Amino acid sequence: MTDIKKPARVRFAPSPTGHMHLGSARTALYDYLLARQTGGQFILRIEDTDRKRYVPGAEQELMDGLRWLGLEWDEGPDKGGPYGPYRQSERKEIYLKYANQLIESGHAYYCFCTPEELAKVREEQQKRKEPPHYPGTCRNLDPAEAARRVAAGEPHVIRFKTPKEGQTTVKDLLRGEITVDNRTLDDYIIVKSDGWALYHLAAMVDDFLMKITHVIRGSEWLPTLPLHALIIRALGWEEPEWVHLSVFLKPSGKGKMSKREATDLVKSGHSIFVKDLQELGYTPEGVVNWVALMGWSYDDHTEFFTMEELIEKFSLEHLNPSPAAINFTKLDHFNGLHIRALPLDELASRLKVYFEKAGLAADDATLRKIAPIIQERMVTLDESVELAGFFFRDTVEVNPEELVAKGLTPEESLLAARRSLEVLSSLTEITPETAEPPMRALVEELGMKPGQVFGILRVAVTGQRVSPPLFESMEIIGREKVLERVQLAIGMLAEMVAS
RNA sequence: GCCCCCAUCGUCUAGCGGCCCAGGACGUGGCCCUCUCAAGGCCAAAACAGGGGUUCGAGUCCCCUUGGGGGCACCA
Repeated sequence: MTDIKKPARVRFAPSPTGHMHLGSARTALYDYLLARQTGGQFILRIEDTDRKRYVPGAEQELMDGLRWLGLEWDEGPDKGGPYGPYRQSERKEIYLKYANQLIESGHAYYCFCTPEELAKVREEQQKRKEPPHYPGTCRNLDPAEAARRVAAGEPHVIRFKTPKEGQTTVKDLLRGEITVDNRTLDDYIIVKSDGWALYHLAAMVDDFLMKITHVIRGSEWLPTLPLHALIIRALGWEEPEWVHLSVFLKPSGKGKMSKREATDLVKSGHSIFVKDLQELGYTPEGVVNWVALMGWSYDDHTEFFTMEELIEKFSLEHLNPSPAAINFTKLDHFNGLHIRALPLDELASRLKVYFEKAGLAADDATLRKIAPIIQERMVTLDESVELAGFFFRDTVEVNPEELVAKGLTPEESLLAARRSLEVLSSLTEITPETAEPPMRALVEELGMKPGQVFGILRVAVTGQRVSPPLFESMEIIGREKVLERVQLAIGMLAEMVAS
């Protein structure tokens, strides 16, 4: 273990093809933590060489998601940096330059096979139960002849000339050395017929030129890791440290989540998309804490982490290589924890948007008063609306039946309400301090249970069976409205008794 | 089919040869607190996939089996 770590340059390199999901969020988080911890740089690079898959708006959503999570980058497409451009679609010529270098050094070659021909070959290979692979038709074409055909404008791609003999060994930080027989590797295409480089080339070139020290990416890249190492070596460069993160499995643990499953999930109040999580009332603190612990751990008992603590304590050594099932129940737990850890002013201001979305005009002063009494009652921020929406409504809707307390008759409930009104109206101000003692005395006098009498008032004043603490709520609602609502409830009860 | 990776409670995990008849957390069950709901406190049930080695000693190292996951595109 080295105590003094060299500044790491790490990159988060998503392709703008859809919504940012948890897997990306975790990769970006680890990138960020490593960069901040070592005093290095966190770089955002957009891998958009495939124009067909480009989704407008995806890049913006990516950046919004990262910022929401608190992962601000040092270099990126929107802010530049010394190694730009940071969008691969703006680096086409750079990749071509290195592809040509590979051709000149004999590590790559032009291939004129058409997709149709290759599809046919693949089909036959499948039939013979062989692994699909490039048959090598153009591998040994005379380079001069190939160059002539290219110059003549014949459609072509560029393939990497993978050695047929020997083995390649690469070191992954979590798994140690990984060795494969080169014959199991294919002559992968590195430049398409439209002139755009593929990931295998583009990412390697960029990582080198951008001086990336650690490549943290998903384990779906493990099978092509030897290829990447071969390309880097053929270019005469040093490999970065390789860190392949395990994949996330669906909650059942049975495989990756499909697109369909991911979409359906939202209906249950959960989602694997960062954008949804935000709308569902999750906090970035909660999401970060949760996601950090899926594949990484600090010790045998610490689980609550702020971003600052993660920066301090994160270590690549404690990464776990095995796949992890997503556990949303645990996200709920962490979110609750972080909501409770929020300063009240902060909580209050974050709540506002959820009330507004529900059409409620939530003023800052009231919000600030509500915050402390609902803080420990929420799993997600949006729950504040159903819990405390009544604070912002002029009237409450009361179900008369709910005014009858459990174990009491309507007559008894009516009596309790009337006597309560007497007590409450005798006060010049209703607060927990002024109202609770006389109300408890009343409960005793009536020979009822606190839950019964307070329950009647709760429904009368809030319209809900479940609410924040009664007297605290009354104080916020204010004496006038409280008396008015209790009066209304008495009317309802009286009507019930009469009929 | 071929290649690669992984394997501790239901789930996330601690464990890097003796400190482990395996610790924490979520969830679950029970109790306490209590004006509802929460929060909080206490307690409980719950795991080293199987088989061979190596070693004085294996959850920890090696091999095999089994299981799971990922990959095999002119996607990333």
